[in-house]
Amino acid sequence: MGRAPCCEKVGIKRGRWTAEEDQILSSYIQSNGEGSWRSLPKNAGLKRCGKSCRLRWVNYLRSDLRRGNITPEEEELVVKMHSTLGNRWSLIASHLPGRTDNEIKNYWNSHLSRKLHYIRKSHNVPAVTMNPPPTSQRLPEKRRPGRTSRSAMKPKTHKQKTRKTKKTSAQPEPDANVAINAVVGQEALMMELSGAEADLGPRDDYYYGACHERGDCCNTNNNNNNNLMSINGDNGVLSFDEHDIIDLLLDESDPGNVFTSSVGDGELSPLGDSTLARGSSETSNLGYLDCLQPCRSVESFLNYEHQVNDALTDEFIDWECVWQEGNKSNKLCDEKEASDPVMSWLLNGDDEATIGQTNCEKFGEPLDHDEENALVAWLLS
DNA sequence: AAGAGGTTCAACCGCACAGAC
DNA sequence: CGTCTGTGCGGTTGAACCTCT
Repeated sequence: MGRAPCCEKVGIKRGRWTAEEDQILSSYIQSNGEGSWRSLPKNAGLKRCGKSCRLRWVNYLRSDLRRGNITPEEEELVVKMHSTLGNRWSLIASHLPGRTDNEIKNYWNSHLSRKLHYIRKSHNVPAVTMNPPPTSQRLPEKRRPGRTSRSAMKPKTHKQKTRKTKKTSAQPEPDANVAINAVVGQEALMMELSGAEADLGPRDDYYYGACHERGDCCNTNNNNNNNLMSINGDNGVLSFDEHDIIDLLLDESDPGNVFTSSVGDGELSPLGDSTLARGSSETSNLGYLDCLQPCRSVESFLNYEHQVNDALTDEFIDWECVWQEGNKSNKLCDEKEASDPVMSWLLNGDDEATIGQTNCEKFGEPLDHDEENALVAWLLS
């Protein structure tokens, strides 16, 4: 049998809280403190579930909550942290004073994913479908010890919730709950922002390389090495290799060169020269992605919907801002030069000779609490 | 003005972990 | 050790609100 419900279902009021209930709850917590949520409703004289009381307090009644719109700075921080941490809303929110995980989560789902959807739609680009590698090769969710993130939980195969079909366009991305996929999704976004996809012509196995050194890429599995992502077959499905994404994160090239392109025989050359025309006909050479250019600022991404009418000639997000914080040394693949302690940890490998492999493997390992805190501190630095 | 459709966000749900027993 | 309880997390829902026609 399943576990007992957190509270009696009968006689429990649900739905919106009234001002009177808020007052009762606030008064009770102020005089008795937080905690003991299960017994709180009874003691306080509320006909509410303990969890509901806790949620109301945490998300609404707490005195230290910050009201008002998310500021651009907060937005940028959310994007930055989400690109690294994934849907770790509570962790993200904990570094935004006065903001709750619910608030951040809602903001992400309503604002930022909508922008992503809008961009894709405006380019008439097929939905990006993640094609994750086998589980054994998948980058695990960064996690702290203890509580397991929902995204790391087993798939819900036992009871698929019947969902009311909503007409909203703000549906979350298919795999948005995996940290690396958040990065991948943003990669796709960036591609779309760049207009690259629209210029690819018939989709037939384009490869966007990410690694700079031939043959030493982390992945040794599906597809060829050095493939960051590919568009397969007739369905226009993009598939990604997380290890190459990590390589991208660790790219030691010029920070401006976010993307590299495969120039025959697996040879890679940096892209991102802003002198390259984006979306021009010359960019449609089959198999080569020559039209990507670096983006300049997170703000420009966040303001994309205000710019979309400008024929896509504006500059977009500078993903260095998102993931190259630690790349300031421009030598992240070189452990010797990764003086930043967090980056040293990220790149930690006992055998420096195999760092190219080791760093990617370390990326996949779970974080302990200290490591995670260090990562967050580094992100915020 | 009114209805339809879209968006926001408070609240709920189920699940998993920690700790007590 | 296993079980139970308390708690926190992330995903999801749906009423309220907003915008468009």
